Amino acid sequence: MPYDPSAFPPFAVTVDLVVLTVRRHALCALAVRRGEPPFQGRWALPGGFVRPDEDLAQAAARELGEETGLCAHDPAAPAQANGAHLEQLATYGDPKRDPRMRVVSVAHLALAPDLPAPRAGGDANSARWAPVEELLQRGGYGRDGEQAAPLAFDHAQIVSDGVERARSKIEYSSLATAFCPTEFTVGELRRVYEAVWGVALDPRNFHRKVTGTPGFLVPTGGTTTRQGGRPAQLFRAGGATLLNPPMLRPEV
Amino acid sequence: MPYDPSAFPPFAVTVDLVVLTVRRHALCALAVRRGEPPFQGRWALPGGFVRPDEDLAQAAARELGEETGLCAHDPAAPAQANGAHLEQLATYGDPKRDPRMRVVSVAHLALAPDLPAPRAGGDANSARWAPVEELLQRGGYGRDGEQAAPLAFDHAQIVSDGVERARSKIEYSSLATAFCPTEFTVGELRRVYEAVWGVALDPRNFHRKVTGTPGFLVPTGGTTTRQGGRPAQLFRAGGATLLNPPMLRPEV
DNA sequence: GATCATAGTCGTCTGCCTGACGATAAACAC
DNA sequence: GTGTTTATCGTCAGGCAGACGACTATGATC
Repeated sequence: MPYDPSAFPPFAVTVDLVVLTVRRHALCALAVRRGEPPFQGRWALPGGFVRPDEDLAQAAARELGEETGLCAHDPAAPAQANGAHLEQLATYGDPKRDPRMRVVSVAHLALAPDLPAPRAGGDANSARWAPVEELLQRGGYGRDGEQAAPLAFDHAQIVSDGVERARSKIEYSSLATAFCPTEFTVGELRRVYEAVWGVALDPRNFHRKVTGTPGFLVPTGGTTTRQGGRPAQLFRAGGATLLNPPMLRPEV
Repeated sequence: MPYDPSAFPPFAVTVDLVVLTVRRHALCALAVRRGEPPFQGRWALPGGFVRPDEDLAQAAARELGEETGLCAHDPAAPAQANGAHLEQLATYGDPKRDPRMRVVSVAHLALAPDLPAPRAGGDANSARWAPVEELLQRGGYGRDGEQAAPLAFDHAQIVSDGVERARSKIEYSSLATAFCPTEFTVGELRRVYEAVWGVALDPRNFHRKVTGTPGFLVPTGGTTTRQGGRPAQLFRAGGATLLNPPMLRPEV
């Protein structure tokens, strides 16, 4: 195995982002419209080249900020001031995934609360939150009746992997709180789980479970009545990152 | 975000391998001695450049074959004929991780049964199975009394991530069987778990658990007495890849 | 050959967690 | 007030895991 750095094959390295949020009870991903070939006019994941002096995580955080205005918070820092969770997802390097040249893309997964409206260069028509169902389904129709063409490149696969990662990770970590604003109710957290997993959960058992898991939730003392009905306690995310025992999603 | 493929920054892309096995009740990783600067003479992970027409998984499988003679089996194929489990681990791209140039390394994790003896270009002194404890510990001593210098590059971090992935993945998947030969006993499987997790498990509860989990183990009908004591039933890995319920490792 | 050591396998018991679901509480709409 | 909605507390039965006793089948040792 000769290791000759002067004769390395030429690669381009990019980061692509699967930015997930929960809107109107549905798990949505950020999609941007491609302005140039290949796949011109098609929806794709936000992303771009890694700069020569940039770490992969830095590049992903920069792209996230450019596309959404969110700032990724360090996983070590529990504070979550309008910051999204950001983690590396996987790397995609099929030689033919980009018809122009050899591009290796390091995909990242971001989980964000609902608040931000998409913006990409100020052009509202070139970025949108698309329900992941719609992005992954065999040619469904978009919200505007617009035919949903498949995502560009191998981005459908990347979205699929990102969604599966998110679905599995909220089982054994407290990451579901990344979809919630700083303060939230148990009901709002439950609706996050329901949207991400696509199932209905028993509100009573869910309440018992999350309030009984040490370090998951910290009551702030306040209450709210955002959803109608009896006012609910407000909570913040606790310090725990790993849930023990985990929140297993119902089978079948 | 302009996307100009003709002006991409120059990157080299490599694959590095964390090849894990269980030898003498210890979790070991394959290490090779570097023959050239930087880090000449230091231990490192096996790996090499991704070739221009190669997928990342192909490159990893090729390197695995070159270093160990193992052939990675497709995850879809349940047969495991002297093949190791191979999966992508994570990608490391710190601008300064290689002093010579910008190298992005897509690390892969391989889990193999004990059988193979290390070989790297026929030089027995340039490859070895090192207990991961030794590779990660604060400068311990190797088996020969040789001072264990830290691994080259960021390979200690990669090994650490790979070990953690393996530890966590045998909890909820049947991957522990990848450390075993085609036919194995419940006791051998238990010793795998004990070595990977570094804990002692109750033989009776372990037996009940693994034989009771549907799809995990398939009895072959044979028995063996490899370990002394009463002969044990032989099993093969069952078709299930995800264990339900999982084998949670004891806390603390 | 009797005894011992070693490993494997089957049971039992208890506590904890979960899913199913009844009941109560506190808001809003009419 | 009545009905609706959401939140929260309680109860109960079943399942699973940890602790551990008991028995089995081999090789080693006396």
